Amino acid sequence: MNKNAGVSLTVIRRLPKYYRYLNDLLDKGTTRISSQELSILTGFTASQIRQDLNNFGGFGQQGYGYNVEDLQRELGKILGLNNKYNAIVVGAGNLGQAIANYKGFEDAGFKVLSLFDRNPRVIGLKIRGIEIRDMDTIEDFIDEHNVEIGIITTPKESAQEVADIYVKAGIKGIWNFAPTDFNVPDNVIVENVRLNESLFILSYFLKTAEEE
Amino acid sequence: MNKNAGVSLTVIRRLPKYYRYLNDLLDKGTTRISSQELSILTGFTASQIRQDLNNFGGFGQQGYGYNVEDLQRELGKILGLNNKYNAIVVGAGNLGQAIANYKGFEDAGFKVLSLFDRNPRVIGLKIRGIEIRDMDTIEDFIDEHNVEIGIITTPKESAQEVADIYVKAGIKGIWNFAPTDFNVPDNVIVENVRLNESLFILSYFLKTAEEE
DNA sequence: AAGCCTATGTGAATTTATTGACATAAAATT
DNA sequence: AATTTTATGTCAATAAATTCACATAGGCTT
Repeated sequence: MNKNAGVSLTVIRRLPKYYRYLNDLLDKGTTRISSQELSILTGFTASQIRQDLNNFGGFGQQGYGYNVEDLQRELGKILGLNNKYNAIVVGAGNLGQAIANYKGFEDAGFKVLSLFDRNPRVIGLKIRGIEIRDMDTIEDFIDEHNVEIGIITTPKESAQEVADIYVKAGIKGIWNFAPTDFNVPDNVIVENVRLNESLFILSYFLKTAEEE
Repeated sequence: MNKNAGVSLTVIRRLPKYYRYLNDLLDKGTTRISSQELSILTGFTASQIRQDLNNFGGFGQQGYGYNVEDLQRELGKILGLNNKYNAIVVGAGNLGQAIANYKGFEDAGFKVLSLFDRNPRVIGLKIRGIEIRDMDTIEDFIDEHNVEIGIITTPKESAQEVADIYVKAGIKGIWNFAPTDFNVPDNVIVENVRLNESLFILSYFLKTAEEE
């Protein structure tokens, strides 16, 4: 049973921002925070923050607010950041190499074990200790190392093929940077990073600002 | 005057996906498409698609649907993809170098002219013809090369400082990869890419799937 | 050329999300 | 210890987004 079922995606997508600011507050040594103060930091309304948090339980106390440490820990649990997962990257180009090196993985409990590519010129290279391996060996690697997360940083043409390999090997979640959609069974989770779409939005607002 | 004013952000954020699929259709040589067919491709409802497009004008024809070429061109115009902008990157680490090389810039009309960093070990290096320069020279560079877009791929600690430099130099739009928020005047557009938040969402759904 | 069929554009209905308002629990003050 | 202040949790109201439903424009067929 999933106790968080029924919480809307709209709410879920705000949680990381709360978590980020709570970490900042922890670093500063702040011990308590009100929805009002969180509102100023995050830009969400105080009412919205109280409603959002209340989806997961009453973490606050009337007349006091929220304990920063408790709330940060609870949000971490809700986001599953205490769980540890092994990950691999397919597509060892610039982006793949940068992502493999990305510091943020630690915070989310992911560990990148290896990169994979078809290009013989990069196979065998090591990126800060992470080896680039031949795609031919990926299935065995996933089995042997209990890999649960697959990252895709290939061109869009290869994304479906890579996703198929991941699914067949029993991967549970895919972090996709390829600018395309692909089909996977319902039980496989896909989170997309749409760099091109983000750029288009920036372009839209630049154009709109010029017209004003 | 902005003729698109009043169109909600929710709608705007769907436009790039329409544009992506229209490009795919163009490549395949498809000449016409109905909201029904676009619905199957994009996952948005047909009604939603018609409503969204109608915010910008009646691009379709009753009994026929939408002309793929026309609609793609119109969406490109709406997104401002015909406008050309010069861009620079501050933060020449792995991510900065990968982003500087990112192919998607061409489609959005952006051109990366240079990277900037404070680390003497990377200053002077060239990434596929794009030079990494010293931060001390950034202001002059922006002036001389008519740079309008600033990209931030620094650690979060430097983001506000870089944003301040950008604003002072008259940059119009910032594409930010640093996992933090910073203050800029209202007339400067900021589009964030939240890699860490995207990972957290993936983590959340993995956890939730396990609980089911 | 007439009639049929398709699929848009749009207004209304519904659902979802956000904001407002306040009773009350608990801390802080006197 | 009593009183005041604070700020949550929650219910109600409003606003926004999505879906439904259909009249009708204009292709397409015969």
